[in-house]
Amino acid sequence: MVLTESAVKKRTINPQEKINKVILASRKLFVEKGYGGVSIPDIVQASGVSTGAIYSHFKDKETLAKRIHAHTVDEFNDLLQSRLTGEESVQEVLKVFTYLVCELVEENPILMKYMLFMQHGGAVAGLSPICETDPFRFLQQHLRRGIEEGVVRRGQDFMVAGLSYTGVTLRAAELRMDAVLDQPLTEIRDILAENGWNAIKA
Amino acid sequence: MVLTESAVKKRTINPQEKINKVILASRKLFVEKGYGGVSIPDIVQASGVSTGAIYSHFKDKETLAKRIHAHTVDEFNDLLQSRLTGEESVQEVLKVFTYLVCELVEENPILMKYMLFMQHGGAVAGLSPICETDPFRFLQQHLRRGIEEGVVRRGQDFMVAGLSYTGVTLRAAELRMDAVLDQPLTEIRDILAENGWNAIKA
DNA sequence: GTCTATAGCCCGATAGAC
DNA sequence: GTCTATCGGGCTATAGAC
Repeated sequence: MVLTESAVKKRTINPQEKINKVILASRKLFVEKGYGGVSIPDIVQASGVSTGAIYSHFKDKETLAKRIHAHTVDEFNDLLQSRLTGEESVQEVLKVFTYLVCELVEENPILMKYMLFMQHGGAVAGLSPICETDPFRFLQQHLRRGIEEGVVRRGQDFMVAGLSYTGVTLRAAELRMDAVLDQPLTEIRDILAENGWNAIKA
Repeated sequence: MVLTESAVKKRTINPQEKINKVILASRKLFVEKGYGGVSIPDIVQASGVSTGAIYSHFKDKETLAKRIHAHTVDEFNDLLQSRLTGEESVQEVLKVFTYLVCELVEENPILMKYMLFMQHGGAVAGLSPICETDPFRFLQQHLRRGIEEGVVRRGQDFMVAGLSYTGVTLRAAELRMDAVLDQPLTEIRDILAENGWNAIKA
């Protein structure tokens, strides 16, 4: 294949673009086939980036997996924070979370599948559990506030309250992505938010 | 190594015992390292059964995975059914489910991890999602009855009611098995059952 | 930085003795 | 049925030209 000079230049001056391509292509493959089921040649083919280029940016396959993990958690957290002003009630914050998850399931299922399923493949050691990352810690702090304010039922740890609320939304996401639910989650997001809130409200 | 005649005999006349050893050892490894991260030599070492014997009972690695899947779903379903008389109210059936999950998380975490996490590795195609297996269909039928009887809130599909209840319990199980919760689930099973029921009750 | 080519290793599955 | 030994293949990671 013959490349124009500018095309060559473009590829040369923008390594970040390649890194992103590799991360996105690998994430898709990891979600579809599992970490151990994806080879470097698979990633080369799916991303259009050569073996050599991949190894020049990522020490090894495991390092690549860790970068994907960090990238994905950041992406989810940025989306969540961008929808919040900081003025919401506890119930409103939780509803924003549910709405976000419902929309992502339909619009960016790879991202959501990664968030829900990848950690548990057990293939890569040392990944922090999703539920210990910023977005989930953030929700937990709001639940703690809710218990203090008395709007969330007392007698339960704020961790338990958090998992009870998010369990409803996240289980719906799981079932939708396993194609067990044929209704888009965007159509039942209010029911999910209501059920979750009923689970924990005072 | 020298084997006594009886030891040789024992191994020869009981192939089923070897099959079970392979299934249990493989399930543990699959849960810990992911399907693609486990090699046949790994299974040979963990089970004490030789390569040849494994291939004489299982066509290939994928067939082994499917047998593990069926074995595990049956095991869970048997445990659930053995705790039910058929006379329970909808709420009582759900509570039995929650109690069973909470106990299994503490007593047989490999079984529970498999139920919750393995399907989503994506490594083996053609496994029926756990939520479409007998024990979960069984719960759904009870929820349908609950809606008809008016004890479960109307305006929601029975699938949504089912996922809302089980979401609370199963998310607790996930977090406990990821070592995010340090309290045994057996100590909070009543809170989980209560939260789940509050999520869906009329 | 990026490419191709390949070294070196380990895997899944089989063959053949017992 | 069960064993050990091994084949062919595909893997991760590197080497060396550009």
